[in-house]
Amino acid sequence: MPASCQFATGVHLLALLAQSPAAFRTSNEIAESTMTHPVVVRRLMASLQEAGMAETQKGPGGGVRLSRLPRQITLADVYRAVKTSEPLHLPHTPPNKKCPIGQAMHRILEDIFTGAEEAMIRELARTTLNDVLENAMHPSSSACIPRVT
Amino acid sequence: MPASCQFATGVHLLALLAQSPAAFRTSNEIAESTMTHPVVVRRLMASLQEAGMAETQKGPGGGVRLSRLPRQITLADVYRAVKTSEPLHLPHTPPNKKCPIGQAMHRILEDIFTGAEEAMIRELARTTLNDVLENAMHPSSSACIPRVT
DNA sequence: ATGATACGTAATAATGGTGGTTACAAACAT
DNA sequence: ATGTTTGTAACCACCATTATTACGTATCAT
Repeated sequence: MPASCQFATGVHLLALLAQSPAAFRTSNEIAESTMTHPVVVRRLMASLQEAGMAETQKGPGGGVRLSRLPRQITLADVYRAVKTSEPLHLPHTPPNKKCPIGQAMHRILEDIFTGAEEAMIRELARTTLNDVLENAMHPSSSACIPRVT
Repeated sequence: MPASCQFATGVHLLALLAQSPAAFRTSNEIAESTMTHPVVVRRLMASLQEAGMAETQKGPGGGVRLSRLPRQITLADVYRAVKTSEPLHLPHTPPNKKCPIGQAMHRILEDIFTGAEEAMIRELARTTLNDVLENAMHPSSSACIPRVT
């Protein structure tokens, strides 16, 4: 895959944890459901933990569980916690030094990229993990995802 | 570079063309300013042309120029014209067939991705190519980019 | 007509990010 | 103590993207 799918995987992981909020699930169990590798799960969990969405317990009987209620976790939180790259990118090679347009372009595009990403985050903030879980459990109720307010 | 920088390059190209709206510029000239390859410029121009933003003229004295006024081209137009991949991605490997959450996840995430991208596009639609050019020429006037209405 | 210029595009190579995997250390329950 | 589970570094394989080459096509000047 081209860009990162960590956001998708992160939402998936959290939805699995939200099914049994009090219980610890091992990274092996979760990796089996998401068809990924336990280390990938643990890597993502490290980010989610740092953001205060999950907590881990080592040793037998341990694993991972949510540390907040599913309704208190928005997809914007997940996005920010696990994102590793920007949705829009500047070119690798810097512009020609002699071109005044090129010189200004970098700064202008960064502003635009920031605004665009913020708009995306605002949209993601409208959906909570609880909305996702409910939609997953009762898909027939509505074609659209429930949203906050 | 990880993901595509075509949007950034596309805006840059159009801004260069907007400097002299009536004149044809060659892909070599433009490639020199943007520090990329003439073929890359022509590839992008093909997309911009298809979207009705630019027109080309072969042969001596030919090249590329805008086919619309800079104020009639929004960054959302550019984004849609040159985009080759989505800002958010599903995982490569499908989820475990036995996991009901995984089965629903794909559909739910696609809805969420669509909404997020649409929000980003709405934000991009607020800036025109003319705004970008003015900001590039008079950077001191304001730190932020002028926006439509 | 002829030649020079410039776009159009297919094919290939080079680059670099991303996820998968292995390996091993650290922590914890029993 | 022992076995289980997370934490993390290191490395590998894969794949998307850009750069580059090559060649065809259209257009203009002469």
